[in-house]
Amino acid sequence: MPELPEVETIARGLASRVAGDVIDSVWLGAKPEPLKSTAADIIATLESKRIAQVRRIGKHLVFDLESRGPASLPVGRGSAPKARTSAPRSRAAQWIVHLGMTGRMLVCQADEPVAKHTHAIAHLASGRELRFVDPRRFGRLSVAHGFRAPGSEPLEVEGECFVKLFGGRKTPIKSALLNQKLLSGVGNIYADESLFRAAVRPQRRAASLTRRELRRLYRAVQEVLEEAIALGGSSVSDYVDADGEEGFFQLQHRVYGRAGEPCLVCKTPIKRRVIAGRSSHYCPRCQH
DNA sequence: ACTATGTCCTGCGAGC
DNA sequence: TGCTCGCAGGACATAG
Repeated sequence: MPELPEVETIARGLASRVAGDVIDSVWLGAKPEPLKSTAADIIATLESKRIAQVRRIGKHLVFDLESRGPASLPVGRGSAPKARTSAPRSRAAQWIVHLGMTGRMLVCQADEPVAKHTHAIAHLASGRELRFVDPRRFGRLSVAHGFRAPGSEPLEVEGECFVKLFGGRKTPIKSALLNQKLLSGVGNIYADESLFRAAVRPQRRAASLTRRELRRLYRAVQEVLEEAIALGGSSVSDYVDADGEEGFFQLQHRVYGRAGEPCLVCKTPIKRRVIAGRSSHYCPRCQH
């Protein structure tokens, strides 16, 4: 379901609501569990940890965890850890959540009924619960230290770096935009919207884009993502953020989901065709 | 190494 | 009303 702007919105909502709270215990649903780490690893890593912060990396939600209370500070005598003197302090544990297509992370009161397809519940010291709900089971839970997205952050990457990422690739530019190892965070909606703003057809081979076109695409991606974040993401079907609020960027979509409707610029009907197994929308007149 | 394709799931709306 | 079909915002494994 969510791409970068939706995950950013959800992360901010979660941060404002559960940062500072403590995970008392964790329940994981029956198999097949949507886990990348082992269940034991997740439970051991989460339990009794304070949620220091919630943020977004790529399309992932990241809960930065910290051990609770001063009791966990190392005591500087006795058998001090030897060796590894140059090694940095072990990085703090993190809970990593990928929402897949239909995943949600809800903040609920403990007495609220548990929704169908709830696969994990973190019981919080405040009496509330973080519930992971995901009908299609494409979402994944894991734990990590120093998590990094496989590709560059679209809103942070330098223009020249962006150009290098896509230059020379034979795959359609649409596929390249969706490749998380290149850019992390762009999904189907924002790929289509960015390509429209850059006036580039999605089926074009990435290598065929001129430097000028790549720079235009770079700007378009950043503008589209920034605007979408400002509007709380796109609510298509039933997406809502952590507070149950819908986003409004779907009202700004110029091509996504508008097959057959007139282009907002030139009135030519928007085309839909499948590229890399994903529906793609573009204006055959405005995009070259 | 890069690229194209199939597959994992459930739910929804369209059409009959 | 109820059935089938196609489609869905993602990411991987696999094969070429």
